[in-house]
Amino acid sequence: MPRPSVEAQRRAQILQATCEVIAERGFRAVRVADVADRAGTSTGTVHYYFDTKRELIHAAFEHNFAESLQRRSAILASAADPHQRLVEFVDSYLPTSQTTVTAWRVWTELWGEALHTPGLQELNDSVYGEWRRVVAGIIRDGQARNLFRTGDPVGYANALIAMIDGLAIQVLLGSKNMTVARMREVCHSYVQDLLVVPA
Amino acid sequence: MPRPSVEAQRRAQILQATCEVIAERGFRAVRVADVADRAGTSTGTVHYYFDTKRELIHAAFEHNFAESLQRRSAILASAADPHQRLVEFVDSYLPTSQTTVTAWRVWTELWGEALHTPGLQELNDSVYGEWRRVVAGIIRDGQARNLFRTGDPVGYANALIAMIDGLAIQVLLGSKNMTVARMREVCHSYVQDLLVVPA
Amino acid sequence: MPRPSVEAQRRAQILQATCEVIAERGFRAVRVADVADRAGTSTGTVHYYFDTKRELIHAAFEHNFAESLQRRSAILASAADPHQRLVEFVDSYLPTSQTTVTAWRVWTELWGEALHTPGLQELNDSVYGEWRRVVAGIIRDGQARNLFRTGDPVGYANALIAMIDGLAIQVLLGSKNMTVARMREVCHSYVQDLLVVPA
Amino acid sequence: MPRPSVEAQRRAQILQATCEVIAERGFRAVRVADVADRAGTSTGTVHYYFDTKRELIHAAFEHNFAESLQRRSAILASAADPHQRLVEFVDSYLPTSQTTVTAWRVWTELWGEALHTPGLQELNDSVYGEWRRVVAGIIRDGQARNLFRTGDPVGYANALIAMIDGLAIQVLLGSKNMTVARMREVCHSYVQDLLVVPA
DNA sequence: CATGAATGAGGCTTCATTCAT
DNA sequence: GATGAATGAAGCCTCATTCAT
Repeated sequence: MPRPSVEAQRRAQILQATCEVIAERGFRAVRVADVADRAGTSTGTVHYYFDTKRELIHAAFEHNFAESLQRRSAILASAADPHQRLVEFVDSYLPTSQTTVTAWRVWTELWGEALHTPGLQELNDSVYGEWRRVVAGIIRDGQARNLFRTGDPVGYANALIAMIDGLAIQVLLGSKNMTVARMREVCHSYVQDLLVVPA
Repeated sequence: MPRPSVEAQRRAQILQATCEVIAERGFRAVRVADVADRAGTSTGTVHYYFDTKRELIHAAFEHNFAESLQRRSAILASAADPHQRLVEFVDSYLPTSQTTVTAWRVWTELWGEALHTPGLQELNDSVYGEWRRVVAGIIRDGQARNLFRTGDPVGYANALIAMIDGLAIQVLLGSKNMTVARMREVCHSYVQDLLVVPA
Repeated sequence: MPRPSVEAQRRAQILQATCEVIAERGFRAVRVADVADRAGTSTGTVHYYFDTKRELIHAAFEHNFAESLQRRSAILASAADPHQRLVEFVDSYLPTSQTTVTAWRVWTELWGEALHTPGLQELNDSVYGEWRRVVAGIIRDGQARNLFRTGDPVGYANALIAMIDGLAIQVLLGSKNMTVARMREVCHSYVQDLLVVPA
Repeated sequence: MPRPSVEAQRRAQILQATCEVIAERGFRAVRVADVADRAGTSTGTVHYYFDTKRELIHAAFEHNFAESLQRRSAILASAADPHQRLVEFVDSYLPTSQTTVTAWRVWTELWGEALHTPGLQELNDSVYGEWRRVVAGIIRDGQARNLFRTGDPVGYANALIAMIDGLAIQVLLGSKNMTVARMREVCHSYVQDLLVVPA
């Protein structure tokens, strides 16, 4: 008797394991056997769910994004004022918790791989399109309420998102000069400067 | 009679080839044989100069940075006004020429690898320290001349550099929404906002 | 369903092949590929059972000893008189059959390797301890029955065993002056001299 | 101006280095580069004197034997009584000094290699022929003086030499049960038993 | 005579993938 | 559905040998 739920669970379990192994060992060092070990199963089973390693990795990247988005759903659906929401959005990307760090690491690994994999480039583009829409939406909302100064909301969004990515990289690499605290300061300053009357 | 210059040349030749191959095939797909082919020698020769592949890659990353810095030496030594120099600095990082694109690709590959290699983290940190110093210096200079508004110059530098990194990633990944032109706009806007009286 | 017996069989099969190849090609010339060919499998399979070549070789040496000991089990368990058993023991080491020659060759290769491998030294020591015990036991038995003359049984055992090794080397090397027949004579003479009343 | 003595010196120097490296690293681990390092020269120079590695190794084995024989010349030419000379001969083979240990190690490595190299088998055979002649001569001399009991002198020589080889192997392998002291005892006992009237 | 940079064939080892159970 | 033994292609690295200087 086929039990679809079992399959779905197994799939998620394997993808989660894959993300963890990518974050720990690094993309290039991931072996199917590692994933199997981490997921508590066998290489045979991994290949039962994913034909090739490439497919597995790709699915893991998508999984990483989906989980990431879901963790922000509360913020995105919030009714708080735009400034507050923007700050919360930024803070949710600070690599503080283990979960966030893992997600960032996976994402960083993706960039290197995506340079040579059109499929991953599309994934990246759609994800960033999503984020850009969300952030630009919040800014536009703030401008409508006369909270934020004028200027291209999409340009501001691009700047903020890029800044977060660039800073996160340095934090992830354990830079002695770029800590989570400094990352927060830099981002908050940028958001602050968007206000019509800085607090 | 040993000719030291030959050795140094050969080394540089191999490192250049390594950077090119990393940029083309991606870090994880680099084979020593590829490097040898590109450099016009044999795998034996590559290993004559670099004991292991890891050592080769690490040296290539350092080479990539050294070359990158040298290409900016003119800007850094320039006597132009701070605003002008900051714009030139930003523009020099736009992934337009083949050389710049290659350097960016190598750098992007480094991030993924550095997550798991302390030696590369140190390299990254020292390089970003250098850039931070340079940019903060320019900003401080502009503030002294009353061109730039007040505020922590290091914070501004961190924001600008991170923004460049984050935007470059998206451009390199061939994002349909983030082109070189948009990247330039976003960066220039940020620099513009630093001016006391925006042009 | 895993079949443990299959694994054990495969292991023994590979070890047997390894001993044969060592005896034929010599220790230093053994290639994992040779072993695989001889065992009728692939190099991948050899490495599935033995992580490294060193481990494989070591296990082969142990295998060689275990098999060797088992071939003497009848003699060791025999109830014949001590003189008879000692002669049989000596004769069992004459490099006459293919099996014995192979075992001797493997053992000779081990000596060279063991000079630089503590693990093999321990193996050698435990094996010779075993032989010394057995031979000394037979001699002590003979002395108790007044067949053999007095004197340190362990000393006699050491002399006899060393003599067998030294002679076997010369025979194995195809010496024109040391044939199996002469080896037998020399050993039998020594045993003869142990008798209270030489026959 | 060619200086033959320089060449001869260099040759000896390289051969000595080769023996030392064989004794230290083991035959299979010897690299031409190691020999060059030890001899304080370059691989190019080693190959200037020896066309191939095989030739180098073979010459080193011969060198090892020649040196070994020369160290015994005093004993062989001695006018002492046969018993005394036999004991001295045995003692000269006890692996006590560094020089003797090195020579034994090289010799042990030779056995393994000679199994598969006819040229080395011939070398071994001629060397053992020499030793057999010497020892048998001493024994025959002792018998003529009524010191040693009757019996085939060549047989006794073979037994003694083989015993020395077999015991030396165990000592070299660092056996806990076979020390230099025990080796001496065993050999001396055998020689003692050759006397007509044991002391 | 001597050097050591360069070569490239060859061997060990890894690991994604398959398939019989 | 799941397993893991088996495979073999592929890659890193070693090292004897050559040759221009």
